Amino acid sequence: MEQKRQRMTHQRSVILEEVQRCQDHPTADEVYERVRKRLPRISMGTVYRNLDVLVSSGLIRKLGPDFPQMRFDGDTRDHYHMTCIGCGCVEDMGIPPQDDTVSQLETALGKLTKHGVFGHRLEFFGLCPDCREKKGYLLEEVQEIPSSEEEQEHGAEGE
Amino acid sequence: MEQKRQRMTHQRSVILEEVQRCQDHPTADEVYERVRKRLPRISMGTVYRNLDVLVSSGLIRKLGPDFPQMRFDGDTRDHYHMTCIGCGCVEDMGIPPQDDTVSQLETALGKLTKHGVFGHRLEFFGLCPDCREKKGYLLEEVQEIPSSEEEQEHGAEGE
DNA sequence: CTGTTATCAGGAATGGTTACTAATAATACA
DNA sequence: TGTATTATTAGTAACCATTCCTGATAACAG
Repeated sequence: MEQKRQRMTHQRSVILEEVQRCQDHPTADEVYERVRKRLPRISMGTVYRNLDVLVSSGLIRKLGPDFPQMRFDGDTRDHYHMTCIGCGCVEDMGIPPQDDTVSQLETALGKLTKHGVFGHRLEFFGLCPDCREKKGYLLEEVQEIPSSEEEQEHGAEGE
Repeated sequence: MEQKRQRMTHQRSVILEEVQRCQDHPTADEVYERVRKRLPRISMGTVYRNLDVLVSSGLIRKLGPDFPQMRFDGDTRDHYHMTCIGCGCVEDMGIPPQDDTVSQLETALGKLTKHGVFGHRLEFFGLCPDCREKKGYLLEEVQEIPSSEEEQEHGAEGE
């Protein structure tokens, strides 16, 4: 099994640049839109393929899908994210990672169970400044977070 | 506001029973398979709809998709999960939640940033006993997973 | 019982992501 | 430099989890 040598194509480098450039955490779709301004003929498949390649070479990161779409991050340094349950955007939290607390927990888990634990993911949920302002938002409903939009006929009127 | 009165249909209660019964964390698909043994004519749409209903009434929980499919949990008590990067299964970690550490962090984030933070999700990644045994597994491949915090040392070639 | 209507089965539609293919272009090296 | 090799591309079709739509069914209130 020899690994195939990667080529740095124009498309690939443009995709990388665009992901690294943006402050937000774009979906593949958004990357496509940005890249398309520079390479109008690029195809969605190319974007997906290259995002994967870039992720596995460690040049960008992949953020798990809390809202249905996958998101990517050009900043590969460890940092916390918060997903806004209002609009689904993902923002960086401006405080350095205090991995020690969770890492201790991780280690504890590794010892206490028969599983091999060697990684974790910690994400926060809340409201971005925008959503927070726009509406007081029903803080009641918030508890449901786990990863889906409860925008149903649940209860949007006055209580 | 008034919510529409829910009916406890046969299908719904069977679905609930099956989710509560199983120790693992079934995907909608798996729930469908189980339920189908008792209700051969049930449809996938019904399963999805009812899982959603049960989630929003708090009778079961929804686990975010780390592997592409959504998973559900009949045990609504707080507890940790580990997703196996080998086979994608999700298992409970047998240690009680020590939320205080992370909650402190959550509070800190709420104060330090202009975001409203009121929830978090902490998941672990590793290998289930099965996968651990079957193969030493190529620990290299670990980096392919969503985005863990540890294990990110190695750089270039993926595959 | 009976009427209202939430829920159902079945199937079609959606939307994000992957897979396939012939054509193209990035590298190795002659 | 030119040429061969082959990773990568654009375009498009397929995929698959999930959601939506419809007329029919059945839960529950009265």
